Amino acid sequence: MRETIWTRERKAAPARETLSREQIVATAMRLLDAEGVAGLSMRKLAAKLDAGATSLYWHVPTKDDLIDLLIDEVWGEIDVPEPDLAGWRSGALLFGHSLRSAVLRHPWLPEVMYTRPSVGPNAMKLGERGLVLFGAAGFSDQEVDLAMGSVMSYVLGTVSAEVATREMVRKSGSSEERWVSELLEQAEARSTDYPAMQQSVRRRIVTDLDTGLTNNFVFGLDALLDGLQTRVKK
Amino acid sequence: MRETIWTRERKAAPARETLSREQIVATAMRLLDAEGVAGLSMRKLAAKLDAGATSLYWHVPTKDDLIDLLIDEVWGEIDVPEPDLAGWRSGALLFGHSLRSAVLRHPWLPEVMYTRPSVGPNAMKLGERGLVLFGAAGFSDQEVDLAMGSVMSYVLGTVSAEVATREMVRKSGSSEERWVSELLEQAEARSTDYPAMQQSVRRRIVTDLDTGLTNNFVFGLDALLDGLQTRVKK
DNA sequence: GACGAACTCGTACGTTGTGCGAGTGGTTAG
DNA sequence: CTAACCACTCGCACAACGTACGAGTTCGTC
Repeated sequence: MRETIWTRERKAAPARETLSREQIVATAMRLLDAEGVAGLSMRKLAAKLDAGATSLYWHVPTKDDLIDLLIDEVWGEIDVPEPDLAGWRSGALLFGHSLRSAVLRHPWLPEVMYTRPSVGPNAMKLGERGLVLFGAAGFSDQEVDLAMGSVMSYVLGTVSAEVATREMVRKSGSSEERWVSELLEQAEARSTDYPAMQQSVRRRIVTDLDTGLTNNFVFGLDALLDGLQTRVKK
Repeated sequence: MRETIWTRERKAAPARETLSREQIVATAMRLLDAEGVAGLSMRKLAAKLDAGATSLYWHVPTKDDLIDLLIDEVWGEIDVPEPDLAGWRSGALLFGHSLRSAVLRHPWLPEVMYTRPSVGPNAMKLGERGLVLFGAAGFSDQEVDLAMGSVMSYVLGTVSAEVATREMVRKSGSSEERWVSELLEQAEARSTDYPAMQQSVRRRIVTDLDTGLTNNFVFGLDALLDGLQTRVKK
């Protein structure tokens, strides 16, 4: 009888049970998301994989390189719509929101992304699709770059600040409302000389943190897109 | 919420020739500007002050607190014009440029600023003056916060990315043109599948790095301010 | 059974932030 | 003049880190 897939025993793939770069990256991602940059060490990561610390170095050259892989992984999670499926304006909005929520899912990103260039495959794909989207909007050749860069910078800048405050809340251990009210209290005590600041802090508390931050994000993104709209060539 | 370094009061008078917090901050600033975050260690800093490493800890509780002081020092360097001296639009432009150049002077800032809240005295002053400036523009009460936040986020986001590429050039050791052309070469090799990226990279080289980055910054800031302009209540 | 490739990992080195406690010089009270 | 006290300095030590090194183990292939 002829041998079938089922009778043939597996041989090619697994030599023995072994670490893999994918596995390392995935585990590191979980660790990083949960504990932040300070919580990721090669020893801890190895322990989570039931491996010796230095075993990782066979699969990944250095810790920095590992972080590069993780960053590119995040870029891979971001949607950039095709230009024909939506107008550029709503496409850009969608892109912005997708970028924001990816960073919120991986709040360690701002801490590391500004120290290295992003040239991984997912970063390239993201850039390509973004340029296509903005290109279809009718920007002039040079302005495609500028427009897309502005949007990315705005989004990353805003969400970086957003993540910073969210992490403060998380690390404080206390509840969100409690933290906000303590912030207010401290700011009021400190800022008697700064009436505008004081009002601002007070104003910020009428809604909960999450919708406040979202409004913040949307307001500026809308304004920026309005400004960009006037720059498309007719 | 954790107590920050500004809420704790300082002890009293010095007696003999002694280290001082100001001196430590100033020296740390120079070290950080010159060598970046990785180049600042308590031991190196102490050595520059001809002191023992642990002596610093009498003047500054932890390294993180020291960095908080340094960040606030940077906020203190930023100009925010009075609203009556210029229209809000040119005032906001001036503010944006001042913020940008401060970060360019202290390129380590993006690496650390997103990991902590800014509540030092200079941050407060900066916020206050900013709110006054934007308030005079005629934004509604809630939108003052939003508008100023958008501008800050855009500027910080843009300049953070800018600093990242500038630092890449600096650390590469080679000349600027050489670095740019190497980047191009690498990108072309890598991005045959990504025609829009490739064009974009090619386009970016027609001017030198510095004016390219400046144009980049100005373009987005102008667009954002245009968008905000339409939101001031009449 | 021998060989080489593909991995694993214990040990070790240098560097980091910082707690601890002993020391030192200056001012002040008795 | 001595003693107490404060403001300050600093050597030592520890735990944690990234990672170089080289010896060890498990394979598939002759």
